[in-house]
Amino acid sequence: MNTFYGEHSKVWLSVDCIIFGFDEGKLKILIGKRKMDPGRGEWSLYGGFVRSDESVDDAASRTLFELTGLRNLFMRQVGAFGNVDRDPGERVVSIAYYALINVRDYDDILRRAHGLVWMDVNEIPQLYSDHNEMVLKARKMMQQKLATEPVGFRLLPSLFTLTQLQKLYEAVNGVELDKRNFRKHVKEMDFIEKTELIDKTSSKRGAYLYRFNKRVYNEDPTFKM
Amino acid sequence: MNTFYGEHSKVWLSVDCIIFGFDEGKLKILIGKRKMDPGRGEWSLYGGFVRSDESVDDAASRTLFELTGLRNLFMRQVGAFGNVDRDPGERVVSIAYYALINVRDYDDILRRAHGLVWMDVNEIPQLYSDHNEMVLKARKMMQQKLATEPVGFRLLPSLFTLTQLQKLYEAVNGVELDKRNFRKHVKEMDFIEKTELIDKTSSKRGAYLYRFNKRVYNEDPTFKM
DNA sequence: TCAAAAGTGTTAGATTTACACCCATGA
DNA sequence: TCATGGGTGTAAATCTAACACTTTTGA
Repeated sequence: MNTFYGEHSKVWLSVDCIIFGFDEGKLKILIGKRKMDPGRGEWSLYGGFVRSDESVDDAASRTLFELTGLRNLFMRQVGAFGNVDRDPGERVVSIAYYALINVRDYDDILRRAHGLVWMDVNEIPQLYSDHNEMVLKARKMMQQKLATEPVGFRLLPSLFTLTQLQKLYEAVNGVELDKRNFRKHVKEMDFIEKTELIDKTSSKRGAYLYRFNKRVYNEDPTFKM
Repeated sequence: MNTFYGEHSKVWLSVDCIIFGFDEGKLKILIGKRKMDPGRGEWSLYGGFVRSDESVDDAASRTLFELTGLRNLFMRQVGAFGNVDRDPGERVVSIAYYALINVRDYDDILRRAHGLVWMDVNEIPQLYSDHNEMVLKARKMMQQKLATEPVGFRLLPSLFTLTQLQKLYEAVNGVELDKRNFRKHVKEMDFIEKTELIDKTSSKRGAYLYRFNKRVYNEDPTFKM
């Protein structure tokens, strides 16, 4: 409260992205091998620097867009990581963000162009600098978010089966759920709408496809999973 | 992933502190009128700049120590606030932290020396820049924390009555609780220990004083309020 | 003696959990 | 015809919420 700018030092600010996807019944994130020093060759999150003319949130949105070609992703700040020597080269403070994407929306060519792979969150190798810490915190926050808001749909196609939805909850929380209890629960949520469409890709009989109705949710945003 | 430092711009980094205290049955935070430009005279949180030789967390600890004379306060990061024009003077990104203190531990002389006052969280005036937003987020996070971890003791003297503890939960969550149900709940928690001491400051009959037993909690850290 | 806060149990209702079988279909 | 995943209901146990009176003591 009695300071002024001049006598203090400035730092570089970066953003790092934990991008969650759900595929093959598993929760995954995008990581790649660093292509520059410091840390060349180490597994790492995708990130970028904050520019002088953009907010930190905007820098994260831009970085996500560069990477995925997608805008308006569901994205939340994980927090600031600011150890003095977290970057071996310079003083860089990083703000981590997590985002949820439907892996089918994500162009696989673009993924490969960036040299990224989808890695099961339970099998994340050692990552560059403090990135493992970021992933851990992002997972906890995402889990918490999923338990209190219907954000799971961001990880699924717009039409999904109840089995897919259940597997998603199981993967995120690392638990097995009872099918009947889960479906009972879903029936209580008016914003999860059954369609007349049937998906036959995963069973002979076929399963009804459901969709998330945002309008219904906004009218009565009570949620309890 | 394909950037390097040089071409990017640096920013000033500050920390801002939301310091929660519990007094007169109310949840309060410390705020003061800014003593420098920009924003001179506006109500504001207490903050400081991050130095080049300290982590962001350390900067927050140091700032809290400067202000309160206390170390090892319970402190959590609220998040980074990084709008381009959030500081009217320069590009300053701020990392907000909240801390919990027992108002009796805090030297009132020191408080006045810093020109700060305890303000009821429900009566916070308009604050400088994005500080209201920080307070709001800190409150939510603190509420969530209190619901899942026994951190309320940080806001109370080491010996406290059950009525004090109940009032604390009521103030933080903005609800009234049933006395019998609350006490039933507390009895389940072995780490809240009854002493033989009696506090007579708030009733003629006197009320038993309790204490938080950290060791017992660490042995069985289950908690549900 | 009385005002004011401390302390104490029970019951109905709601929520959560556990659990097993039939259905539809394509191969 | 049979293997596979889809779909459905009930009952016991647990948890939550509502509720009122007695005790102690200093003024």
